[in-house]
Amino acid sequence: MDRDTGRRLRADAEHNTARILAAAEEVLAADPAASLERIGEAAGLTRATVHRRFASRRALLEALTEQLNQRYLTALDQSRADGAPPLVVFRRLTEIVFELKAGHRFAMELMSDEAGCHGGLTPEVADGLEEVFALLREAGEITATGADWCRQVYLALLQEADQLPEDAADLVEAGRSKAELVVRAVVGALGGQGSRST
Amino acid sequence: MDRDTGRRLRADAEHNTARILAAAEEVLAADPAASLERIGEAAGLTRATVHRRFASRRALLEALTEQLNQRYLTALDQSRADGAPPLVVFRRLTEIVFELKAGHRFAMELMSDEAGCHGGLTPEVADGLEEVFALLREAGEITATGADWCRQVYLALLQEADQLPEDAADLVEAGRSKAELVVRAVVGALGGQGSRST
DNA sequence: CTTAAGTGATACACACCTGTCACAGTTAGC
DNA sequence: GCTAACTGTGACAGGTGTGTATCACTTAAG
Repeated sequence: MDRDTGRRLRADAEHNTARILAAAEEVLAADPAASLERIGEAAGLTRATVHRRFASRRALLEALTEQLNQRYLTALDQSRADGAPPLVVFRRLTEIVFELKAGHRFAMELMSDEAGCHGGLTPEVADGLEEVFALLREAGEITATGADWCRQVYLALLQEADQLPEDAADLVEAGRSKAELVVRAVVGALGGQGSRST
Repeated sequence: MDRDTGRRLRADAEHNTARILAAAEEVLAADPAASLERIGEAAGLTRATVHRRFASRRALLEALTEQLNQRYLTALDQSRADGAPPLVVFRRLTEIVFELKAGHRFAMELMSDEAGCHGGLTPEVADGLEEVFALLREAGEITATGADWCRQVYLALLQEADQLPEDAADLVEAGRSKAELVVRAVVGALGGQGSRST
């Protein structure tokens, strides 16, 4: 994750790398083409320092996606900890993802041309998501079979809900959280596959 | 739409502006930060010519969004021509949008900070979309009330379906078109608002 | 306290994109 | 065919982001 992988970092330095990653997360979410200058500024540091921690812009993005993938992995583990019903697992997962406010896609799409076209997600994360969808499928909550379609729909609706203002009609009306809104929308989107015949 | 608004253009020149817009549509869909050089190259023209037709990059993007909004408007008119059932109207609209393969969002999001935060869409287009959703709502097909949420979900799923490979499981399995997939997914996503209680 | 590590400030080279211009060659339109 | 319009080529200036390096200063860690 850091430029000098061999030696150990001083405490403040390691703290700053975290600040840079956090700042990059926030700034790049608003503007994916933001300069390292602006990222450093948001982190309260200089551009030079950003370059000391991350050799190149590319390296920073890689570290960022790695961090996000790690968060997704732990979120998957936490939500599947006990043998809860699939829909509960799915709701938990969504809540956790919203809590870590990852600005979800931004960086992933930046690196999407990198790895195996899973939308920037590590294969492990993609597989973990697919397992959750498989649970929902077995429980009869959804009927869509394509792993790619399920994943993309989920990520897309996560992003849209995230950008939704807090006072949106669909939220205040029923007093629901964004996570619940996303859960219902995703289940609905992936669930009505064979019901009607229009 | 063109640099010199006062005089009429020669036939080939006008033809080239269309090529530039088409090329921009395609190239910017793949890379929103693509240079005018690459856009011109994709159009079989030089960067200088691009600048002759469009005074600045900004002007090109504005013309592009204007063109897309115009297409959306005509698509809305066509789909609502006769008094067809709401679900049929919605399906028609989606099919038309897919046919003109607009690479839907790309440019809209680029200009989204411009106008009134409707995701790059003209107020007229946003209103037209909302009318379609109102029809679906009255017919009991959907229950979501937020215009923003409905629109964003629709646009997001349009984009995801567009990027879906032709041989995706959810498509070949039932022999359905992408348009039908989107229609069902959107109706499902916006329709299950008050049914269950997790 | 002392040392090594980290940072800020500054400067530099490099590359890319934008916008404009001038000039020569080509093409549409009458 | 003639003329005006259009394009290609090449060049230029200005701006911005990247990556590197140096020096003085501050701070964590032993």
